[in-house]
Amino acid sequence: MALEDDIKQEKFKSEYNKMIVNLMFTTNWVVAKEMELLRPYDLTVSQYNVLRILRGQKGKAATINLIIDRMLDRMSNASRIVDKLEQKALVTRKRCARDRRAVDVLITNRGLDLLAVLDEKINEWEKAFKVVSQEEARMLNVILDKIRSAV
Amino acid sequence: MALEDDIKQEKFKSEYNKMIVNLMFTTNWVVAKEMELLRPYDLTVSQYNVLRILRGQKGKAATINLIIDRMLDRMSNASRIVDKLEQKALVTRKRCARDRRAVDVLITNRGLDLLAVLDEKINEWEKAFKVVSQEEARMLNVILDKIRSAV
DNA sequence: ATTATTTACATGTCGTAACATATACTGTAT
DNA sequence: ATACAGTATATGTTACGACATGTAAATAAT
Repeated sequence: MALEDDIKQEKFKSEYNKMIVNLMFTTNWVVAKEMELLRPYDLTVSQYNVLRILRGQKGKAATINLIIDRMLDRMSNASRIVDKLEQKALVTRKRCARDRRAVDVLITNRGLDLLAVLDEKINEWEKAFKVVSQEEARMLNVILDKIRSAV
Repeated sequence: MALEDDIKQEKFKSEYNKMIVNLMFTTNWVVAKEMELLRPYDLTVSQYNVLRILRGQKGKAATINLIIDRMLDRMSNASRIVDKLEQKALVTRKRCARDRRAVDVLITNRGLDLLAVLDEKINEWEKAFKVVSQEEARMLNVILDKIRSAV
């Protein structure tokens, strides 16, 4: 459905203005779908993203700072997200030997297993995005990168 | 800067996967900029959006339900956002005469004045988006609409 | 060596999102 | 008229995001 119908707005000030509103609206839409998908597994989107960052380390420990660097939403609180994941035994956390200010965060086998299950679910639903062609996805990425190059 | 550098990820599973991550990251980036811009005026992004919806009514009262329908983030709590705006005397709220379950929400002159000031600021910063061409903005809108057509 | 500065993370606080439930009212069926 | 379902909004609760501050350890300066 066109954005105008979705938010019942007749007309936008400009194509740029519509672009911004559309970005917000579509991203909210995607996040809502992801939340719905993760809910049965008692994971928030932030927790899921941190888990994936940890898996990406392939056995190497990650520090909290490394996690913050790679998070999509830099403002949120990595320490507390790791708290939650630790409570669920999806990650371990221990003082780093070399620098005792830092902590080594590692994904557990249980965490990896959960991600494996989720991968399937997420892959399944990401298939729906093929309504967008490969070429369109590429263009969208180029345009989004441009947007962020604006000050 | 390319997304890979921004979040320090070397490679994405697919162009589609990158597209989703890029959507999140770019939207967060835009929202952060907007928050920064609104902060001196003691408005949140949600409050700002609701004010604009009310202005769009051009003198007609809006109900809470109408506001919810038009909000970008449908999950948030329109009643409480209106509370905040009422406290700041930017809107008025009174029981609707015809249907006493409903409330009539109207933007005040003070609210309109504040929006007028903000319009200038927002227009100024939206100029930065002209790094994206008109045609690109149009394409992006088409692609985003397609994404939301996916189930 | 002592102190100051910086870094890495944790924690406290406040506001708000998310969700469930309650309250007040309207419309409808009997 | 009465009871019942449906609707519009408000409110209570819990968790989390945003931000400030605290604590401990490493590094630099004197």
